[in-house]
Amino acid sequence: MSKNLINWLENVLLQGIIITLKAMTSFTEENYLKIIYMLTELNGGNEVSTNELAEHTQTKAASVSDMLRKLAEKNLINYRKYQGVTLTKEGQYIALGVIRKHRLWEVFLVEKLGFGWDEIHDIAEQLEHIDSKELTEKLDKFLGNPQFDPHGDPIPDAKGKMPSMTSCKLSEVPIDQTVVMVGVLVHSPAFLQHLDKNQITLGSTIKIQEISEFDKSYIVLLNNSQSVFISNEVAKNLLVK
Amino acid sequence: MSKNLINWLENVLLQGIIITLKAMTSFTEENYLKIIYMLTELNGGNEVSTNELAEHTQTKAASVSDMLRKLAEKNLINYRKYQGVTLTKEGQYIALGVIRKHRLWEVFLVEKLGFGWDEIHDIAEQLEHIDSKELTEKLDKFLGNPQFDPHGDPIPDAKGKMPSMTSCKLSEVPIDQTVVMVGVLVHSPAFLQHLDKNQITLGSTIKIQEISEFDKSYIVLLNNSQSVFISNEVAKNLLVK
DNA sequence: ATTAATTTTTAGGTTTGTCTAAAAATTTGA
DNA sequence: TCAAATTTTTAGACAAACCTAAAAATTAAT
Repeated sequence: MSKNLINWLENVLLQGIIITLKAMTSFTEENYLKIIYMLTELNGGNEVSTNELAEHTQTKAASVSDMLRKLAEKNLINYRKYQGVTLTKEGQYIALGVIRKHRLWEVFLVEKLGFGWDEIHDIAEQLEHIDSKELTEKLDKFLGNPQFDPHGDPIPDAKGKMPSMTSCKLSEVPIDQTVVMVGVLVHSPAFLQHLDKNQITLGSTIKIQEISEFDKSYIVLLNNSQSVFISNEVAKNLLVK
Repeated sequence: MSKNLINWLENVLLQGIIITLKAMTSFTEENYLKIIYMLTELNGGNEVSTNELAEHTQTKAASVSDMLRKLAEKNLINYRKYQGVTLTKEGQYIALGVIRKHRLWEVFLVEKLGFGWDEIHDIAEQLEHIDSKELTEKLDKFLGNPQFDPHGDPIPDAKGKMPSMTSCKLSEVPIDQTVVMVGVLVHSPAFLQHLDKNQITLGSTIKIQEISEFDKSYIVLLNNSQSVFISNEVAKNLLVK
């Protein structure tokens, strides 16, 4: 009971902080927070370095340093000079809000407007910064409260909670086992178009028939009907269950 | 025939210019162009003054002057110091593109997401700057190529052509005549909510029953069923056909 | 037709987010 | 372990879009 109370209080306070912060968080800052979140995930929770951020923000390390100082002042990141950064609770909340919007818009673009999954990233990068809580929630409802986006990535709920997803790389699955394709680890148009060409989409069943000893490439049975060749590079970037 | 050729050439060239300009036209510049377009319309094609623009951009006259110099350099406006501005052909094209997106998104927000017509302006102000031709055209198709937005304002087509709309103010309609509500001249939430409260919406039929000599207020028959009172202020801002 | 009032522009500054070049800290490796 | 290589930060500048204060042009009024 008292744990519930504390939880509630924490939520209320966080909301208050977030409402204040939101108004003070620019397009650019939102982007940094989003990228820090994603790189931290990739790193397994470890600090993200300045250079890593420079790469992903398409800027120079010096610019990143400036921004990190600023985000730290606003208490959105934990920052010790030369030691990389992680998000604070507030920073994470904002980042998850941006990711939520990005992924919801991606669902809209594919499901409602008929875009291909390889065409939506740049548009969603813009839409993710539209600032209207009501819009986000109505969009979510309109789309049927989807849990995953067109690439299989989980969509956080309005409170920032991610739906759980137990999956592993196809490259980690033993031979002869049948699995379902549930996501991708790389979002480049080239990779996605490659999958399209091989008719591999979310929901496809994949049974591993053969793994080459030479180059670790695969021959798999797709949807119980056709055999296709899959390079190790592809197998490492397919998420299955 | 040769006129067609010239027309085609003009279109191709304009397209070329626009594609180049688009990339160089910022969020803020787009806003100025949109506002100049709308104020010019209101003025019946006359020049828009610096002060007028300052009001509508929520900035100071000095800032407007700066921006006008810049837009003139880019050949987006016709600008003679102290004499106000109008849009060039290229400026108009960009402005109409922004207005097109604004109005299409408004249709989306009302028709698909269930927003009220009094809640959509601020959101559409953000969405109108999303930069993707494919998105705009797919959205247009998804919405069924609407000609008018939820306030009855005409939506320009992809080439910038406005659907024609013959309408007049309710305050100009003679007594006893029956007309159809097709638009509003003011978009403030207060006005729109006032109409909601009186169940006046796009498509309502209105028959003028009585005009008060004292204050020029109206009693009208709404949808052939109920009599409602309408102030002159409201009548002056309702468009009917 | 001048002066007064108003509008518009210019001049000089600020903030945000970027840059290059150079200095400082950390990491690597002989 | 300590010098070299790498990473990160600081210093100083710049462009965009805004500001205030003051100067210039236009418009209005006696």
